[in-house]
Amino acid sequence: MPKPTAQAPAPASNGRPADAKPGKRVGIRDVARLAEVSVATVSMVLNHNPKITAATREKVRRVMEQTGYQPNRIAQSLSSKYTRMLAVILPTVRHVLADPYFGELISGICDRAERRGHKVVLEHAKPDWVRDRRHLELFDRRFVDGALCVGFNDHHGFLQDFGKNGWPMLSVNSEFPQWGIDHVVSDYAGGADQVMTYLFQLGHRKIGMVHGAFEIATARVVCEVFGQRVDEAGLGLDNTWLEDGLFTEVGGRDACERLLARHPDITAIFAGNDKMALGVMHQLALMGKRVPDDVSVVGYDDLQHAAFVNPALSTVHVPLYEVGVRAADRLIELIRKRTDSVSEVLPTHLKLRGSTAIAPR
Amino acid sequence: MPKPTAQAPAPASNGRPADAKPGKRVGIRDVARLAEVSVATVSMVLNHNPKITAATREKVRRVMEQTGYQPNRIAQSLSSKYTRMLAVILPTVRHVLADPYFGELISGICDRAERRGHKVVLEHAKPDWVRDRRHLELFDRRFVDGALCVGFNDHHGFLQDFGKNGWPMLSVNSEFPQWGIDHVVSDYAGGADQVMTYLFQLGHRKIGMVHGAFEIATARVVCEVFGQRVDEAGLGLDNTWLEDGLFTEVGGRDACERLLARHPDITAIFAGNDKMALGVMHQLALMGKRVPDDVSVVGYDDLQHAAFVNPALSTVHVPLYEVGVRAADRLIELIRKRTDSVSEVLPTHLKLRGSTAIAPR
DNA sequence: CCATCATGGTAAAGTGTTTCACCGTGGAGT
DNA sequence: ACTCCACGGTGAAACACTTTACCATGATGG
Repeated sequence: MPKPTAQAPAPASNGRPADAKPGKRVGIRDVARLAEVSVATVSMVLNHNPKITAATREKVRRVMEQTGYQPNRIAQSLSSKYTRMLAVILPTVRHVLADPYFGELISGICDRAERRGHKVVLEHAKPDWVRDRRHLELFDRRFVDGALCVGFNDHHGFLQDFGKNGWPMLSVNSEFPQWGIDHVVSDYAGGADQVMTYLFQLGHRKIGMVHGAFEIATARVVCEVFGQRVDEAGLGLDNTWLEDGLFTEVGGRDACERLLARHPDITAIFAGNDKMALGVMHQLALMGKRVPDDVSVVGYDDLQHAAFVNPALSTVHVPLYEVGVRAADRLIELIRKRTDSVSEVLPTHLKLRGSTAIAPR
Repeated sequence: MPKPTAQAPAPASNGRPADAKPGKRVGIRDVARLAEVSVATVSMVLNHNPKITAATREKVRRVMEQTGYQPNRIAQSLSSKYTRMLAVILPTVRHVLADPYFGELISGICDRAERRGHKVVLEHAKPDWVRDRRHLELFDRRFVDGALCVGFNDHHGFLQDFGKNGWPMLSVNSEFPQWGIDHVVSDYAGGADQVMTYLFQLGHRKIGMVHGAFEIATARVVCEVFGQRVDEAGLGLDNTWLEDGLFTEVGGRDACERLLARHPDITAIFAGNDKMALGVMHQLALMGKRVPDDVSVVGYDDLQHAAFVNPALSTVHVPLYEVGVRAADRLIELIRKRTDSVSEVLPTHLKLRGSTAIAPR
């Protein structure tokens, strides 16, 4: 007796059981036939329809196991109208994915989407992509059930197209109050406020700001808080203490250079993100300024490697991963029409490291 | 006369033209009817079948324009057996996407995939994901036509499953000679060799190596080259000059500490990637060593921010973006069966910046 | 004792393409 | 004048599921 009971042959990956006609994948029909039920019943088992008795459910399940049956999700989508795919749409910044800011957000999105049975497809919103209305094609042609937009600004009017056509879309960590777009963001104002309080506590009075582009609402918010707190404190710092750093290392470096040329006595620089902060520190080193002894530097985002530069960067921790997670959750709810408007704000907090110190003198 | 000729109403996103029955998307049948041809003809126009006359092609095209018709790609996939989707499979490293190394690779993959009419879906190979054979489900259930695996090592035996089942898969920037897996990689040996030549030129004789895990073929290769060159030069450096840095900043930092404890007279450290190099520089600063005056540091990868640390990091430039591009190209060819085996190596080169200098004394 | 209803399952009609076998027409070849 | 073939196009099956309307059964209630 070579084999006791050859009841459940290890199913091959291609889903072809030992007992099916060779060369053909096992389909729902095969399962139905072997389980001696109708195709509809198998489908209902697949979809956890409560109409089915535990007994028949088990019977069908067993056949599925034995045959290694796996539903073809293309056919499922065709019938059911749901693809269980989400799009993550990114702006056209060179190698945008190489930016840990986006990476963290997308990590969160992917992890949660996976947990909730969805897959994530990546899209780059190049100018001609938008012109050809490929963003709508995504829905029209049934590629995805919903979209998450990350890193766009006020010039990206196409973001309004989704809502107009009734497609589920969410802006992630950036908001567009003027267009009433659903969003999950972090508390940029709060973070900026904490930074200012902290810098004042350290005795800084000559503070420069390297901000990101004003087309981005959150960049504006941070600057507003900066301006407001500076005014309240009566420091009398005008616009010459603000410089655009384009959200990049190079931009931050150049902004820092301009700032120092104008105000050699500056004692602290607040950068709108960590990348610019790195640029600032780089430039300070070049100009012979010590951080934090001569100049304190604060960043914003708390990217992983911010803790490993010299000196380690004090920065505002933005829960990017968590923002991604929540965005995925809300989007899926939006798709299932369990909710119809989302506007969520996650808290930020200051992360103190070595790039800040008491103001000199 | 309100409207001159209402011939081409601006098609709504939902593809419903002004003249179709409301509430129903326009399908291939509608186009066929309006163009007075058969459904098959429309399909052939869609697929650029040469059988169709220019005249009829134009006639059909015009109707498509006017109605704003867009083929439902789910139905297309169901018939044609191609989904035009590629999977990018990533290992379970915390927030792996936030790592610019992966980001660059994926950027390249996405850009090229998009250009060739494919979409990219992201997958994380968690342990239970593999156990449940979800990696095969990707193909069995017709999610994707092919897969690109990034960042895996010798413990990930599941990589063999793809080939066994005849599914198109490519390993990106890591190779598995023992399993004969198709791959597109960069020339790690060549890069390491250039580093060693350069360090010798600078007069370094006491050189430490902070390497990545030996489960990764490329890490082994780099170490082998290091060992070989060191032996050839007769420096007499044993294994105590090698430390595992786990490919992370923290790991690099700790490895550096151990290295210096053992060999306080070390004058150069070669790190297997930029992240570890940052950790090394961080630790050197903590221990009061100046870079590059006391110790030279060389990284590997040339991530974007490596140029913006202090001092700027000398490193081996790995064409990650380009590797991604080529991998996408080759995978698509594999899917279309235009080729049946791929093993491509892209060149690397040394990028000199401020973290290296003549050996002291 | 018969009408009513809840239960558990089924047959068949979508879902929107591609593809394959076939067909009518007109021109070339003999 | 007849056969043959290339050309350009058509009708219908196939793809692999979900869903809806419907049906048999047995329990329940008046």
